[in-house]
Amino acid sequence: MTTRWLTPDEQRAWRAYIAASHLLEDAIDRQLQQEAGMPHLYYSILANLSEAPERRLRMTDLAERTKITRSRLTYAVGRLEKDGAVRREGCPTDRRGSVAALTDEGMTLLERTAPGHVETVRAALFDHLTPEQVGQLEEICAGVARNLQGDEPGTVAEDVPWRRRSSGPCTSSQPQSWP
Amino acid sequence: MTTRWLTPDEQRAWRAYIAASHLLEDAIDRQLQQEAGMPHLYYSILANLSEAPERRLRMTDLAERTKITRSRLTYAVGRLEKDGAVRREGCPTDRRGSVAALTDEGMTLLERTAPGHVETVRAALFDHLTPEQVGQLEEICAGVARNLQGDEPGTVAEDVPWRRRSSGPCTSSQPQSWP
DNA sequence: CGACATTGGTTCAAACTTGAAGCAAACTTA
DNA sequence: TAAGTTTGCTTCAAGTTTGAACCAATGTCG
Repeated sequence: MTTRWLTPDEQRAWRAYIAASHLLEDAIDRQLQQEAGMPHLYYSILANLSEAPERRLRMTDLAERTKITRSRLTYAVGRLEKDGAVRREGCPTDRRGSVAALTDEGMTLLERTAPGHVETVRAALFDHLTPEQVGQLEEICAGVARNLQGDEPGTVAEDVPWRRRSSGPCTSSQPQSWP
Repeated sequence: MTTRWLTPDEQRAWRAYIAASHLLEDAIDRQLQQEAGMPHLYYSILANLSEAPERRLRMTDLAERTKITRSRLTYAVGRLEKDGAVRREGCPTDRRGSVAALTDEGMTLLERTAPGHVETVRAALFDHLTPEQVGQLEEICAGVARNLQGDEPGTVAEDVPWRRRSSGPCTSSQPQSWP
């Protein structure tokens, strides 16, 4: 079977993508490392937790949302726990499971760090994109993600104890979801 | 100064991008690791070398093309050298410098590996993109890269010894540049 | 109930990445 | 041309990631 090589257009797009993604991740990691002492992934973990009901998430759940392996997450949460930003709790309904909970300290760290992070994301990406391009990017990426992450149906959120409706006090003018 | 948070559109695009880039890199790394025993970055290094005149590139040059740090490159080339895919040579015109040269063995590895890699890139990305989207992606990424990597003017290729015009025998129906 | 496969997480060693030093060969300039 | 700076690359330690076990708690059947 003869290989279908990339067309020149695809080739250019692919190269540009590789370059951009490397540069982007680097820029963001650097900024976050300096101002928050943690890489992008760790920030994402905090951000994801902050949005979850009760600011708690099962490990596997968290791994799925951040698109990383469970083992990578175990390490990351271990580090964040050492930093006091996250606390591990046993899951009451499944004794195998464990739940990562964002501490107040972690929430504070997130709040303190978010502005600088958004600023970087803007400067690196969105400030140079037209609204149409934002839409195009979202469309493209959503398609890729859908295609790649097996097409499991979305897990329905059950009303387990640590996942009650309540949502906590939504302080001041912060965004409801963190970049 | 009040932070300009991301708009809902931007937020969605950003999340989608993060997810897609994680999934994409994972898929490609996994495939390459299995079939070539090396991660994507290492493949890219070989690909870049294969396109260079004489299949040789100064370390810094190579680092710039692949968008990685010199220290990361040093390690990577060290590994590739151990594998026999690359050989390090001293630079005749600058005794500080060293030149990475793709060996025949490395070239063979690349040729053997490329088809599976392209196939993965296609399956993961391009097969789900319209031609317009390919163009959009390229445009967006090129913009980001341009914006991020300082705006140094392109280095002019000098005619140093190991960079003579010649281009070598271009075997068969292989692409001139590797995905 | 009692095998057996599955799921949720962690652990471990090996590989990789980071960023700060370090070293030596250019380059600059007084 | 000696002193001081920059450039090219490597080294080193600390941190992170990977993937293959591994362990314990569920689930599933017969």
